[in-house]
Amino acid sequence: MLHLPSLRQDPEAAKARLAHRHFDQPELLDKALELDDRRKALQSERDQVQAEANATAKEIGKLMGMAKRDPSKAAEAEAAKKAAAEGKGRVQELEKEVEAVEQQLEDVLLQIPNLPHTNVPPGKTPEDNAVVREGGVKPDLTADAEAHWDLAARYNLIDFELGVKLAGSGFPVYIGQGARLQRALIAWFLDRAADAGYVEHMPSVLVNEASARGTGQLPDKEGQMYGLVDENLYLAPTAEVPLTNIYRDVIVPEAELPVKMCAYTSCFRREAGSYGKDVRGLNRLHQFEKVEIVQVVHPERSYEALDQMVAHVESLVQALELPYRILRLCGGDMGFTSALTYDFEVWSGAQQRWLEVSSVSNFETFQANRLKLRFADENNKKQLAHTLNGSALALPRIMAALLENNQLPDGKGIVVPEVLRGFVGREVVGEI
RNA sequence: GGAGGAUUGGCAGAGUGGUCGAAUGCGCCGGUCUUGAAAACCGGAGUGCCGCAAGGUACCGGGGGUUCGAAUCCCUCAUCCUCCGCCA
Repeated sequence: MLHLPSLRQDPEAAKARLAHRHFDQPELLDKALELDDRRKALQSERDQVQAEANATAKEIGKLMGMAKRDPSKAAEAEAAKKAAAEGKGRVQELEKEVEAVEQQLEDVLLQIPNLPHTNVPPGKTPEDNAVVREGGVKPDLTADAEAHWDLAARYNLIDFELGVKLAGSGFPVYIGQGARLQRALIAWFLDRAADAGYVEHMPSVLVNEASARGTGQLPDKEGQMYGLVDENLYLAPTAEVPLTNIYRDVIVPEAELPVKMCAYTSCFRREAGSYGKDVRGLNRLHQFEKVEIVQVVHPERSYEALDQMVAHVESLVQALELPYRILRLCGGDMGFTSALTYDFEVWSGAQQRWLEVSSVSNFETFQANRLKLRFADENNKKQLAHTLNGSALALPRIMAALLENNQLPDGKGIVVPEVLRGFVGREVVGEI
């Protein structure tokens, strides 16, 4: 949610920025400012009427006190009560009006996305994303190289049909060395994050409504989350939700910044939609594993932090020896809450396509405003902090790329990247 | 799941219808004293919103209600504690 006081300084500039993400309702900004003006006026009036009522009540209190000693004052007190009772409805009326306007204002603000950073490339579609960097070497596979779903079946690493039996499509079951490889990736990602100073957390995967609201999953994206029918709880679509919400309604001492956290969790996404080759195998799932990194930082250092996070993720794909590229998302492809996002994609050798494995974003104050996440500066003034997060990394597509790129011909198995061998306990999986 | 008790400022803890945004203690910040520190003493200090300011207003777990007036009474939800039941 945009911070209105900042917006007020230069609404036209804000509109110009929003045009970069092809936001088609710039008039909502004006509407928000108008509603805010109305809110202020109503509140002033409400406060004033309330002040009068409070003063009257105090007077009555005094009279009642006097009446205890001097019964002749009792009648006066009763008269004052009656008079006060008559004027009573006014405060409530105004109060209702204030609440109504506040609600309207929030409804409008919820529809306005974050302002894109000046570095965001123009453009509407994924084709317009800017390739920042490429690295690694695409594997030279033989013509009969298999896609990861065939490899998974051949070596009995992942059973997709079994997942259908247990839960539904998009809930694969990892088995034997496949499960071990998952666990290896999780452990290795967590260790790297810890090395980089992110404090490991194991949060709940179920979150309440306030948390889902805090990071922006509610009210709009309700359909993307699984919810529990009777409990008013949601399955977190990413560890970003529980991690970031740790700082909901918190004033952090400036000295504690930056806050760096990481967590491994299962992630749950409904993403009801298409079927076909784009979502085959591990390409798109309802439940997947992910290690997430989150930072809460001083506003002046958030882009530094973003670069740092990108460098961290890059070091991971490099160490796994996966061909990768880093994209700076264009205005049209960026998430609603982000100011600047970098996506990481790895090359999936047999599918011959790039797969998104990480998204690293700076939200500036957009999340913090909703969360009421602030820090106290040197003058003890409260300011909104900046929040960032990124996947480091999401497992399924990393697994897909590893299986495909590292496959040996003639059914000889999959080569385990060197950094994972200690966790997996072998150099090749799938061999008999 | 059943029965009972609780939720007040950073922490502890008073307050059960009126001058209570809230005693007191600890902790914290500033000062006096001291070579320095401790002790002692003096002073300061919550958050949001409205306002140029003075000031106003709201907040005693959340929401709703009663009342001229609610931390205090009522309803409801959440959380915690004790006991019982169940359970990894």
